[in-house]
Amino acid sequence: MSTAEETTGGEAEPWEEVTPDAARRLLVAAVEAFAERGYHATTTRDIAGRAGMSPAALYIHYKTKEELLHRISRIGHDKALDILRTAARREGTAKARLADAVSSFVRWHAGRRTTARVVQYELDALGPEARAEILGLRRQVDAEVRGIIEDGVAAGEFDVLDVQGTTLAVLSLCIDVARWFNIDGPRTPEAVGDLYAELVLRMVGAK
Amino acid sequence: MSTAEETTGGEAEPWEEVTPDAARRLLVAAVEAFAERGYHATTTRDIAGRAGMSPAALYIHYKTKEELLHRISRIGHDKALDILRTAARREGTAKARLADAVSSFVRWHAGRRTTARVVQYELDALGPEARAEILGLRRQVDAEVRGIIEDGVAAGEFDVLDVQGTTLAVLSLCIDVARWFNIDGPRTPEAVGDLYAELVLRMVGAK
DNA sequence: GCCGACGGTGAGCGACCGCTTAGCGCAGCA
DNA sequence: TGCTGCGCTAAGCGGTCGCTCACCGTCGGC
Repeated sequence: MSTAEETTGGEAEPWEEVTPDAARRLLVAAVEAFAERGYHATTTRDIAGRAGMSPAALYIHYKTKEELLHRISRIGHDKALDILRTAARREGTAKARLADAVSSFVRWHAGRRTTARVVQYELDALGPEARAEILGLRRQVDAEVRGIIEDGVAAGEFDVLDVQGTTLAVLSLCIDVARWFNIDGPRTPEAVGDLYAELVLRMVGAK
Repeated sequence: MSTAEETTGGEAEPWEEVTPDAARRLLVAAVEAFAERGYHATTTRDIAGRAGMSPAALYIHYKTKEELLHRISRIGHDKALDILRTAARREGTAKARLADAVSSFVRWHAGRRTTARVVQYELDALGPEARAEILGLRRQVDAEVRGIIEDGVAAGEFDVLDVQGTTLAVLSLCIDVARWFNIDGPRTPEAVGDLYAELVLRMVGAK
């Protein structure tokens, strides 16, 4: 899967779009805290403390604790969708595009595990309207992967029984990396990305 | 994958081992609440209310809220391990045993989604000694699946690049069903079990 | 050199948390 | 009938939560 190395999976230092600096520090602190303990187990005092501020400082930049989660989730989903779109819209066979999409998506979930954890597992903590917005982004994520698989089936490259079910399984496999991946463990994000690309190509019966 | 229908995936009404009746009602209420909102977002008042009791009644049967989670997690892991062991120790080819293990394991995660959610996603809410106990059970779960895959490789039935990595991916795929499966959606637990068994056989290159 | 704007702090409000305790109603038994 | 044990409740304790508010230091513009 060496072609997959060309899309980075999001290694560039993120959150640069969050300004001013104090707001970004609070957001990064919130990502770490939410990923470690979960949204509901994290206190606003903990977030502010990690950012080197008093508890009240949080409310100068964010209206509520939930707005922090919403902003994190929105930016994270945008990034994940961007990674998939970049891979899906490249030139090449469906096989190459699917391998590229899976390996870069997995590299992001492993390499930026703290962010991915919050993005993928704390959706239920959002209110109804914020959750609805995020679910719209998730449908777009699903559509990108399904599109590549449909292309492969139409081109005779893939042999798939159930396109939607397989799409769901492929995404599920990639997303769950954020749950089990351990940055101190024996596997690098790149190695997991390559292995998963190979496994997914087998799942779709790539020729 | 019709042979997989023979192991049930845990359809029998569970929690029958929890007595007396009031303790079981509290535990079932806790499973529902933890699955819906997460452990930290669930209050002891909510659990007791769902069981039709006053908040204080909980502490007659359980020392703490965490003991409830521990008991749920322990019983759930025992059940999941039992399902895998039953499939792994049947007669037959590695291919048949792996298909059986995956389909019954997935049926349990889909059909008993509320329990599976708590079991698989609330591990971090346990204290150190309880978590260590549960992690021991998880290593046994991993060993059962890895055992079947190793048998298949040794018998020349499977073509696997990375046995441990593939084991991790197979388990990850099955476990994540508890996150996305919707009991009101278009798929039955049986259908997902059959699809996933087929996908996993492809992942291991079953002949 | 004074001034308003703004990012930040210390103290604390009301609510709600996990959990405890004193006591109540009732079934079983002499 | 009186006593005892037990499952359960009403009330509430100490603590922490998300969040607010009055105030402060700094810094560019005049």
